Amino acid sequence: MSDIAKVYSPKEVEEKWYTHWMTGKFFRSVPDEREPYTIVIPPPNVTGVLHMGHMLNNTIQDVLIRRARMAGKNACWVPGTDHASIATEAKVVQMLRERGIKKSDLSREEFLKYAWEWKEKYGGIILEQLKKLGCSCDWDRTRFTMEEELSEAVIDVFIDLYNKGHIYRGMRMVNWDPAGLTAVSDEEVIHKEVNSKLYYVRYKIADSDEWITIATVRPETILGDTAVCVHPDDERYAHLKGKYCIIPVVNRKVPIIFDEYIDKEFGTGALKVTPAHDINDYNLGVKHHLEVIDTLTPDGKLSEAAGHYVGEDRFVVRKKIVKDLEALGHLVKTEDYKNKVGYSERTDAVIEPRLSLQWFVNMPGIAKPALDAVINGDVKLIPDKFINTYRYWMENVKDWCISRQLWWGQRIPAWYDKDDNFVVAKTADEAVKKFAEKNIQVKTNEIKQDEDVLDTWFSSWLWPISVFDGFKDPKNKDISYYYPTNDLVTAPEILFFWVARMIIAGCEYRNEKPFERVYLTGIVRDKLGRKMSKSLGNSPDPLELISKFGADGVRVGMLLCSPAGNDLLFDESYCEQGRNFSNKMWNAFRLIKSWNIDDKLNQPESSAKAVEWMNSRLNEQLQMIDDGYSKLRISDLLMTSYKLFWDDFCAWYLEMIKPAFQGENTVIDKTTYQATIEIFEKLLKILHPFMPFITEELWHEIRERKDKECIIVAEWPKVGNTNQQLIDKMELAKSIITEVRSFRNSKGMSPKESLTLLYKSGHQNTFDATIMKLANISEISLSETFEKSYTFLSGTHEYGIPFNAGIDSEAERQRIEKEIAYNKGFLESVMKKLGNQNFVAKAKPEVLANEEKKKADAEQKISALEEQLKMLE
RNA sequence: GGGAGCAUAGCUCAGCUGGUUCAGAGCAUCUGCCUUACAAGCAGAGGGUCACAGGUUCGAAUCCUGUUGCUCCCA
Repeated sequence: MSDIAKVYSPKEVEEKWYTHWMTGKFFRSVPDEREPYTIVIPPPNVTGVLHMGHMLNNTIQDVLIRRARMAGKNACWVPGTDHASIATEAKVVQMLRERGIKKSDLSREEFLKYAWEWKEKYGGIILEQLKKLGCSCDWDRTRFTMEEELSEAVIDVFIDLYNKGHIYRGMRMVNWDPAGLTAVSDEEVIHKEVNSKLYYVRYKIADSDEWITIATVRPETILGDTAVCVHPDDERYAHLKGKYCIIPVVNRKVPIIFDEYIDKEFGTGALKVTPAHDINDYNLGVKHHLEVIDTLTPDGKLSEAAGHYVGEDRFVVRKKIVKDLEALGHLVKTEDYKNKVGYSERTDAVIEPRLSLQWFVNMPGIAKPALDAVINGDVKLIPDKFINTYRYWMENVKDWCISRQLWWGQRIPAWYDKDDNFVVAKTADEAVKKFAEKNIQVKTNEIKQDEDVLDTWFSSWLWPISVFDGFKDPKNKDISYYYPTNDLVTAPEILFFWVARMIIAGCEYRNEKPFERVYLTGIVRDKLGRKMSKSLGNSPDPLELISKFGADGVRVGMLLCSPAGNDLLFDESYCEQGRNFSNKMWNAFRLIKSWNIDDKLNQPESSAKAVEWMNSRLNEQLQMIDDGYSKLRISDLLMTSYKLFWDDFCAWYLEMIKPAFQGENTVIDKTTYQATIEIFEKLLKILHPFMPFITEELWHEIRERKDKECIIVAEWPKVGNTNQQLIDKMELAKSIITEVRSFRNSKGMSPKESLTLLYKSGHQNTFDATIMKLANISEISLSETFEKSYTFLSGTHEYGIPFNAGIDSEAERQRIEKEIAYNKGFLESVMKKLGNQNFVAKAKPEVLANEEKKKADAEQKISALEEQLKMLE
């Protein structure tokens, strides 16, 4: 035994087996006659590095894929990354800056060359990290949303939706990211509550000595005001009908308008109207034909149109203008105020509502089938509490702004002539033809393509179809075989960003859902419940965790604390528990490996019983585990597997069959040894999806195998027969063993000191050998009375341990009396039920019978205990 | 402001259509053990008015109503 290390060290094992699986093409899937089981990875951002969310998410996917592969399915897990327009552009700009190059000095083509260079160099990091975690993706299928085929799909879909009338171009108020210099969709805006100030500013009424006071949190937009609005029923302002007021600083004369949109209670009941910089003001502007003055530049500075503070940042101007207003006598007062401000999901810049010309998808026009798919259960959301959220969003879905003022992404296939007429076409040549159809004669060099690219999610929503080339070739072998996929594992945060849109795309382009089930994981938080984030620095480095606890340990750790749909409060101690479990497995193996088979030995009856019991127990638990998979109760079934191995197999079974130690010469009979190996192998299989590395290692250590005979492709165990009676008998035996051990413990006796066990009647002797071995009992015998004994009940049966060293009879009396009192109390509650005519009349027969049994048991126990009490006298 | 969810042991959670001795698991804690597989371990033990207040019922952690606290989503 000395040649096997006492402690399991995962590092070499993990590298060895991952390489072996890769070279042996064990992750590879090609269509065949088997049933497919398919997962497409939620493509991580190409600029990303592995964080705890990925760890959780991908561990779950790998567990499902590995289990399916073993269960005989053709398991296919498609990996890849998305091109993340904004994030990648930021990275590339940074890289250029380090080389002393400005983006503005580059042409689009030059910039894209650098972008690809960056992607080739750094873009694959996260996928390499997934390998460290043990992910069994079919790497030959790795896709990237910007690669040629996938880009073509995006362009084709754009053109198709445009032709169907689902895509349009329009001037709208959009969410402008002044840091990213692009529009973003509603879903990419995060609203946060912030402490602001509410400024009360008075405007002079034109041709009068009167003032009107408005309240605003954004005084810097005053320069763009083109009206002041009050409620038509507001008596305070009724006399101002038809009047004008003067905007301070700029001294612009603007009308006072009346609209029921106004909340009389808010502020002063008078609202400054800035149509260029607020969506509600914009709507008012449209209704009342107000002038629109855009006082901001794309990067959030004051524009020429503002006339003042030109070129200064909006937040700097906010402070300055307040001072200036005060100096001019316009500032009435300032109040503290809490409001919600939108931030860019990508750059964290404060979003600026901005009027601009963008491309949109008319979502209500195409969302209906996708809503139905979830409502009627064709696509299942797990946990199902998300159905409501999904329904609400889909029923109120808004148009999707898909154009981005960036270069890294699929360029919008729209072409413009010099008069801003446009057509949508794949190439310039086709565009020319389309223009011709509109009776506009142009040459290819007279038109230019839209400068903008499409939202990254406009690529990702096609992912389950495009990874199988389902657009290019809708009837190809792969898409026909793998689509619809089975499970999607993702975070609830992107239910709308991504999941809902994928279902829409699936319904639109395949007339079929993209996946059967969506498993929504929780958000990984720290111990204090805070979301893990870079800025808080509260996220452990996943790779460090892996090197500390082993990939298997970390996987177990992640899953131990991850109930479906609930957030998980991560703590390293869970990984420690996972590592400890690996070590437990390792040592169980060491024990088995230390035995020598002796062909001449007969199997002891006790070992035969132990094997039968363990197999029963295994089958019983395996059934629960299979059930757990069907319901995606991952955390639960991990715990079931964990206890099956640690408690049943190690703590009980191995102790039951363990031969007496004889150094190098410890021997065991062949029958028991082989049975044990088989059980061990089954347990390894059950644990493989969670702990792929150590199980593969032990699988090969425990028995000689050929290169291809790996546990990763071993057959998932089938549920066999369970001998329930035997399990029940073992439970009784266990309780006796525990009682004896506890007795020894309380008396401070050494486990080495053997004892005699007496019983009166009804004792089950099936596991006597086990009781003798594990409780160190030298003799189990029938006895009429228990004199000078410690007594206890197992079930309703009485046992005694002769104990000559002097029983503390007073303590014993108290213990037994306490037990009698408990049982009497219990009996009383049962009798109360049985005495209740309502209960007897209304309760179900089996419930009634049960109460009768409880009564009989309690009575029997009480009489046994009372007899024991007498023995003490 | 609108909607959803959660509240069970020190921590993280399980408890399906009310009814077994139903109040559970893992971790942590405490006590005793270096018992030749494993101290990353073994044996044993303690620990909860199931958030609070009502109600329905023969019977409620479980169903209903309200209160409080927390979380998330949407505007």
